[in-house]
Amino acid sequence: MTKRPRDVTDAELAILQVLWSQGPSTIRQLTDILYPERTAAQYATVQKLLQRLETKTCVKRDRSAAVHVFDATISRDDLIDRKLRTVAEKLCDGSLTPLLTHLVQADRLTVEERKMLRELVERLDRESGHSDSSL
Amino acid sequence: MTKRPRDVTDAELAILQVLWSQGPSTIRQLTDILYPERTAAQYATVQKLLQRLETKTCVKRDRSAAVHVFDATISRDDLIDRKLRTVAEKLCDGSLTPLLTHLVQADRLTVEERKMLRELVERLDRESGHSDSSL
DNA sequence: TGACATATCAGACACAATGTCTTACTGTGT
DNA sequence: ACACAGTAAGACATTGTGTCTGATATGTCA
Repeated sequence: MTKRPRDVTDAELAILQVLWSQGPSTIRQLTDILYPERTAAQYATVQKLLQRLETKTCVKRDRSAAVHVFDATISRDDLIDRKLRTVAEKLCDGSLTPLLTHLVQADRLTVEERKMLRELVERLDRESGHSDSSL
Repeated sequence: MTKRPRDVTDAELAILQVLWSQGPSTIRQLTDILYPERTAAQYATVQKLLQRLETKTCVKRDRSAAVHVFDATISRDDLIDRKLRTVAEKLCDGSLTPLLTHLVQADRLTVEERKMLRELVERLDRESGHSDSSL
């Protein structure tokens, strides 16, 4: 299946951030935003980053037109999920629960956050029985 | 410019795992556990990793005796915290809350995990009035 | 004391990832 | 046919990572 989805690097993430906020874009558009100097070299840099993102299946490329249009195939939430699972894998024997407890304790939760958390838990309890969900 | 505390690598993490479970150890002891073949080269590898961990201030070295004794200065929980904050920094504008909601929603919570979470929340609710003991 | 085992220390090494850039090729419009 | 804006392929320097080699110090014991 998918081979170890190599981690998204910083420069690649910058591309994704733009795609997430702007939607499908051309290399030109991305370059204009990320490297306003707009040199040919920078254009090529964006191109290379997109190419790598493509092989990582983090973006898809629409080749139907002469000018290709790129879009993210992975959402910010997907990436968060991947990162969290990586941390869990390395430090918590693969379980996400320790991360959860850590956050609940470490993140000085405000009253609202705690309320939100409780509502979430209650909703989960009500839905208990399904293991479908999310995304 | 404070050098960003470079991330702990996989091989370094393996060292930390042993230190966490065994407590203060010598290079020899660590090598015996991590590389049972026990070659001189492997001894040196552990030594190098410890040296790097030392510059990252993740372990401290007791040089008082002829044979140095190493111990972790960072706990597993500290590392988890660092990793989570890194993710939050890059993907959530620095806030840990989105990670929390993600974990709660991202399904995959088993019945026990959900139960544990509920208890955690209830405990937080109970404590919310008086002292704010986070730890 | 000298021999020896075992320490530490400094640094070489191959390999891969990353970010950047150069060059060459392709297709479209006038 | 030409210029132009795009794609494509890959060179490049730098750094990180894991491993290993060699030199040197030190403690133990006959």
